[in-house]
Amino acid sequence: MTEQDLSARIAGEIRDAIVSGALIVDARLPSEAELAEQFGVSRPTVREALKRLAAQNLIRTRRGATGGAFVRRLSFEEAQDQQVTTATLLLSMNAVDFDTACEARFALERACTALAAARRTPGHLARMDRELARQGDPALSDEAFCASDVAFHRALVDSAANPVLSYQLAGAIEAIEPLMNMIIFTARDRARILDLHGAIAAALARRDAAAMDGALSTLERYTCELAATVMARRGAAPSAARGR
Amino acid sequence: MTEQDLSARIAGEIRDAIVSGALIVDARLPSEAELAEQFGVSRPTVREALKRLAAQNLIRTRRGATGGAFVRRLSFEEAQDQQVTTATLLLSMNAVDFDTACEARFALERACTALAAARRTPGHLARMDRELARQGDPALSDEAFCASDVAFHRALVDSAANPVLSYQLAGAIEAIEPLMNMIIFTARDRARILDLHGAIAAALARRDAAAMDGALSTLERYTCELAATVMARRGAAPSAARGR
DNA sequence: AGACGATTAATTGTTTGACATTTAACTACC
DNA sequence: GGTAGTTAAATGTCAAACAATTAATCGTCT
Repeated sequence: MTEQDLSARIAGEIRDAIVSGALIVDARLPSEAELAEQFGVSRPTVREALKRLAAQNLIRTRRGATGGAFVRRLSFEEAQDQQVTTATLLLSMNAVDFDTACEARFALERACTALAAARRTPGHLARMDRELARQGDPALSDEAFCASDVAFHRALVDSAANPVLSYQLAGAIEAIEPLMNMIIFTARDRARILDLHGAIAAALARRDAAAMDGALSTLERYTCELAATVMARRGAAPSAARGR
Repeated sequence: MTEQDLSARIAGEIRDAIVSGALIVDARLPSEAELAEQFGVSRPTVREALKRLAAQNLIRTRRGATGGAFVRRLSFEEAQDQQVTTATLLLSMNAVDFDTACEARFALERACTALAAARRTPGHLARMDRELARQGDPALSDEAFCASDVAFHRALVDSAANPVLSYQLAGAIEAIEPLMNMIIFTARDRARILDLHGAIAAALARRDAAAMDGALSTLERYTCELAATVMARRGAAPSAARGR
């Protein structure tokens, strides 16, 4: 671990300063020239370090007279985006078993049902109803159906009214959904899924967390069955196996 | 969004190629000189782009004759580390309400109980017992007690035997734990926590998911009470409020 | 013929120096 | 006093070179 290049070491030092609180949000870092002198390296090397930090959304840079690199407030939205791409790559690169991914996704989603039942607002129910209506439209393309599926489940999670939960679940739902849809694209029975979604929404409307859990579990089982069917039809190729 | 610098655009193009699968794991990217020519930019600019990707663990570079930049397999462990630092920053920079963070953490942990009860092995129970023994030692420092607390809960999550769940929960547990400990450090009653941990472990041993849920909920309530007490003692300062 | 050592080529790591671009503040003029 | 031009500071980009590392190649010696 000690053999990382200069830009990585410098980026690490600055990152530690941010994480430890020595550099607070909106604090301005020294200019590139000053950093270069402080660390005893050239400006391109400092720039590589700053780009590393920028890639992690830890700093932003502004040009001009009062420009420079500033510690950035990491927003929930950005963190979610990071989470989604990371989780997506993690699944696609590690040949994660479909059942494993599916199991995790629904287990996490069920973690929201109690809070969702207690706190859902008419707005959340409306969001879900809107997606239900879209999903019932036979003219909807497969891609759009998938997108609506994601939107439906995210509305469910958001109805728990806990931004930390929403952030965490974003990775679980968005990252696994494409994998799921790639696999069961052709075989899926929209009517069946729509039924279950309807049951979930109805249970949420009457604040019945147990019924939501049940419907989600049924949906999980159905999804896994579908995947198994598709997999069997494709031969013995094991799920998303790829690489190495 | 269109006004990003060259290195960001180039990094984005390469990242898309990786995410879309055009560049698979272990594939070698063109050399820096070739990339510079392809994109019509200078080598330093290409290098900045590559450092951005390296910061996200998307590529690794090797020097020497057969060197170059290679698409890297994102491991669960690295992804977890990323998750933990991101989640930690997210909470500290956004003044997340303690109750909100705590609620999310325990909700997610309860999502693991059913699977954990079904699949826990003697190895998991032993890990948890080891931590229980440490937590019972009055000579243990506060920092070590916190670390043991994290280890205990991670063992619980791992007993669900689902790597995707473990990955997701790592962020929730590790990121929130420091925040929690900073706040309730002085006030915490170790005997009470040890009791609850013991109840959780015992319930897991007899595969009683409902009892685990109950004990976790009790622990959640106790934690929130503690935080409220500490907060009240400190005056009306609202939780981890900081920044902006 | 085979093993071993030196050479070579390819590639990333780092430096220096320069120029372009952007932005805010300052200054001078009207 | 306001406005336009100037200036200074900072990041963005480029060019050319050298250092360091690594594997393959070539040559020599046994």
